[in-house]
Amino acid sequence: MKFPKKLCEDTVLEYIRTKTPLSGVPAGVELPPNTDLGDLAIALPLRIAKKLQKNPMEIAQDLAEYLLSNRPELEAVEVAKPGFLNCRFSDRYLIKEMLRIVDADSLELPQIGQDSSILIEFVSANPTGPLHVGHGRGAIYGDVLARLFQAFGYRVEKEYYVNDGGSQIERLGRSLKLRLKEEAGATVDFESELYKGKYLKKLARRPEIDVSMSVEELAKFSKKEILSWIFDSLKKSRIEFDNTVFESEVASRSKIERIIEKLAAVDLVYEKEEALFLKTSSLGDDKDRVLIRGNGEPTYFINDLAYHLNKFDRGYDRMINVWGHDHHGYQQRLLSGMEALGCEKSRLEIKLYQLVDLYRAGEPVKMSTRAGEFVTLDELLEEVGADAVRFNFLTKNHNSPLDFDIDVATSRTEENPVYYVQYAHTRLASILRKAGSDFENSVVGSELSKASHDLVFKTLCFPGFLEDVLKGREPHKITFWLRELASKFHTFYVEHRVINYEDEELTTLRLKLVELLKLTLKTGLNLLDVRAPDKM
RNA sequence: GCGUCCGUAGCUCAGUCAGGACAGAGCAGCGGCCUCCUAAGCCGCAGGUCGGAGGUUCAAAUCCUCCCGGACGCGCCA
Repeated sequence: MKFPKKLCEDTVLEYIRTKTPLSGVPAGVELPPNTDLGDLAIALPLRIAKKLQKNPMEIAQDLAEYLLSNRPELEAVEVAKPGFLNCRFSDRYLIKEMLRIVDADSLELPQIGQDSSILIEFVSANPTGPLHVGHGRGAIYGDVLARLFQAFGYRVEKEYYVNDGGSQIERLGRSLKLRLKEEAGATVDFESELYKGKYLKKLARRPEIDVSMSVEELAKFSKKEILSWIFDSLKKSRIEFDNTVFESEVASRSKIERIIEKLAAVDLVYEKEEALFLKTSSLGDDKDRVLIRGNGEPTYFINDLAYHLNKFDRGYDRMINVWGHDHHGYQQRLLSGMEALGCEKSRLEIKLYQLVDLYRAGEPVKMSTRAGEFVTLDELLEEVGADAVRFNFLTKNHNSPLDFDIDVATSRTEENPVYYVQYAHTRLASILRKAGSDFENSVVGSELSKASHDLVFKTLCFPGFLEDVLKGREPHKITFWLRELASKFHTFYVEHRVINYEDEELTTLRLKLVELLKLTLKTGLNLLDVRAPDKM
């Protein structure tokens, strides 16, 4: 099935191809500023008038006639100054599509990803402390992105990369040891590099460990415990992973050596001041980067190269990394490194999300894992609930910093936009419950009111809209779209009574619309993994 | 200093990638609406030099240049 906008675009492109000498011109089909003008607007004549040396109004007139005779789904195409076209679809077409979708009980998203596999790596927070709200934002973004790809037929794997190498784990062990000493009555002094969070105090009281254990043993213990906290928090956010990959396994000594050999073979490494460098500056990075430190220890960077080489070797068509914006300076380094290893770097895509600035009663809360002063994702989930957290983290573009005032989020839960959309779904369910199976008239030749026409048209555009959302990796647009549809429905609900035993044909038609709207809201909420309740 | 992102209504933000018809929501404010499918809702009013200045264009919030403000990054940390 083709969506309304796609139908129009195809015909406009056909017109360009057959009736003009131009090529490579986008169709310019868009939504009009308001629905009184029509269902779709076309600005093409204004864009090509100069190239064709013609009056835009003349082109518009010609294109309008072409559209009307080649697109039977269109009922009217009007020309407007200074050269716009406004298209209106016929009620017959909209009703036919509506009935088809309602009968199938599915929006039938095109399975454009059927032959592609995709790996989405996200969260990947270090196992040195519980997840905070900032992690939550990346988690929801990655998860919904994965769900979107799945809905379009892609084979998707969700992956968590555990940075359990390097000095941070050793510091974690030392931090826990200090807390144990403290428990035993000693006065302790924390270096600035150590983790001072209260979660380690909690851990220090666990019976399995005691102060005599080595830093290494304590590190292993706390890493395992904290990781299970993290996966618990994610589960409460309705997020589960297909793969968990450990840095300690994927970046073993032998694998590191193999990477160095590979890079040396293409003459991209050199030694300087006892350290081994990669010539990333010749591949687009600002400067060369250290692979092996002067003390012989591998850097995080070379371990990451090993991990990503492992990813590439697994043969996915596309790999997406979701990172916090504080890593943006690291992007080029990784991409240059992968290029040095001969990987096709266009298969790897890095999406950054801006961090969350937390406020409490208008006052900024400084978050730092080491200082241990932060609000955990668990606390937020506890106070606000998974539906509201998931929905709200997607009400802003991932490129924009998110200001999150805890007091606002917790004290005004009724005003949360997620309830607005859920309530629309509830009202729809309530109407269907009430109507039962009393109305079974034929509606094929019916006419739609303006409000119904607009509602059907908008929902028919949803699959195409989702495809755009997927291509742009911008799942936050779904929450805006759902809010818009809910708003249009709430208005419709107040102005039109659906169930009316005096006019069964009209009632049947409106019930079909109700079914269509309910299915659409449910599909959208499912993509976000937010509940679509029948009762509230 | 260099780099990335952000700057749109009192507040939080869509819209910027693919330039088009009077710049849109939500919240907060003010005023209305429940004998009727859930008022967690609806309707109306008010609120804007789209950070600033130039430029390109028939047309700029959108593209280009410069400037101002904010966040983040620029380790042999991860």
